[in-house]
Amino acid sequence: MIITRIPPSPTGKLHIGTARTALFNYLFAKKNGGKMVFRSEDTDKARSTKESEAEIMSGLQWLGITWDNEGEIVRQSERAPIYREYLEKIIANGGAYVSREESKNTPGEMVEVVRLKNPNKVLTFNDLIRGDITFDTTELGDIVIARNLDDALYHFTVVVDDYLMGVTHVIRGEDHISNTPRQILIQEALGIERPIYAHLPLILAPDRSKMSKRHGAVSIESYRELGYTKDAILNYLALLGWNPGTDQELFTLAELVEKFEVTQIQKSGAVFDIKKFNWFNKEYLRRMSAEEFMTYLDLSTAEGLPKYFDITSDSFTRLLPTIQERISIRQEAIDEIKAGEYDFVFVSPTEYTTDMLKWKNDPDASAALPRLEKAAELLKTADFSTPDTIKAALWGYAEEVGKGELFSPLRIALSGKAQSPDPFTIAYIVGLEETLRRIATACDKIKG
RNA sequence: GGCCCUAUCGUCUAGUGGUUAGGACACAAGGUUUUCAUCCUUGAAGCCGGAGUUCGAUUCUCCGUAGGGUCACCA
Repeated sequence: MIITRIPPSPTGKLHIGTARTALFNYLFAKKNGGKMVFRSEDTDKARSTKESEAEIMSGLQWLGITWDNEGEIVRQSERAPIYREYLEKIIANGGAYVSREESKNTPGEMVEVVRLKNPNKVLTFNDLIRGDITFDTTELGDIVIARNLDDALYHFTVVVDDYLMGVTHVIRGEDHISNTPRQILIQEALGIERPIYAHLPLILAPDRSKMSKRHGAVSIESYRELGYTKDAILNYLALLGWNPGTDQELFTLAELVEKFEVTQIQKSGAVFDIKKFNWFNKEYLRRMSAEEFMTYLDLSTAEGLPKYFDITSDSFTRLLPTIQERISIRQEAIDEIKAGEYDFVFVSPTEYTTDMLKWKNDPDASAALPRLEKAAELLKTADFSTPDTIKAALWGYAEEVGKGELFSPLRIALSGKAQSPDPFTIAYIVGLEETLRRIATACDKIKG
């Protein structure tokens, strides 16, 4: 049985890189009928927090990346007795020794740390993604594996836990390649079987360095807050460093499990491209039903919207499809609303100039006047149930006089802007009465 | 700096000892459209460099170069 693991260090929010590593471990395990176990690597008491652990776990669950621990998850902070047992064992068999020396953390103080007895040899391990990797462990020295018998350090706990949890495949970031020989040395000293390794390429910032806070948003939570859906996140992350070998780009989690192959994992780092990420999110947004999109947008939690922007109104509900086809992420909708893009829904436009109402050879917009009046006439008996039925009511007349001749001034009259959704959509959103009122206002404007 | 990893359009990538080196995002142009957005079409854009092997290298080897990772009593 294949067992992979996701062992985050609970020292912050769920990092995008951690999420991707978890995803790959999940995909590999599920694809092969195996399991993935979760382990909280909280041996650093100074930096680890319970809040962070909870956030990481809930973030992973939100994404749909689940683990298969029997019962509680494993916390290294609760396993000191186990590590002590193995420390005693490794010391007893000569693989490590207690060294009395000056503390590095508190200079001046003498402490007894446990150091691995380095056999100083050339060691080769196989990586599923990169092939054989060779190191000379001499340069590592006798690494410290525990501060004392009750305080084991990372390399030691990882080896012991992976062994005890039955981990068969260690799939982690490329930044762990150099840790691997140390851990193998510990395994050998303990007489533990070596797991199979696979080191994933790193997610890079646009400057090609390792993604970090200074590059902006790095937590899954921050992307979630901006309105990236879990489907888009999963999909984009999977394709950063992996490909299906086909032209398919859109995948559900289940499809990813089905198509996943380690052999298709890239060797080199992948730059995180927010533009492509946005494209994925937009694809998922446009696939939502009206109800799903309304739930997704949920502007009731958005701050700073203009007071007249009534999200409980019917007109707002009618506006939703227009927003849905335009945005990539929820935050864009909020920003656009704040910028007044959709003010026409609630505010009768009055600020526009007569000049804007004219179309081509119509110096003073006088030609627009009869057209608007005729449009108002037609609209009075139009079917307002959809933008299309409104369009149908005006179409014949528009073709007669020229579409631009009618629709351009009409759109300005309804939106007050040079750029806006089409007049049928606006008329549908604001309703017959308000539509006629706005046309009348425009006519008055032309008359002076 | 030592050690390790990596190298196809700007980005994510497919691919082959002989291909018009393919797709996607982004970008540009044109079309549809009253405008914006959408949509459709088209275009520009790439095999890091040098040797070697070979009839022939983007592909194989070596050397450079570049980028990245890592060098804790953190994980």
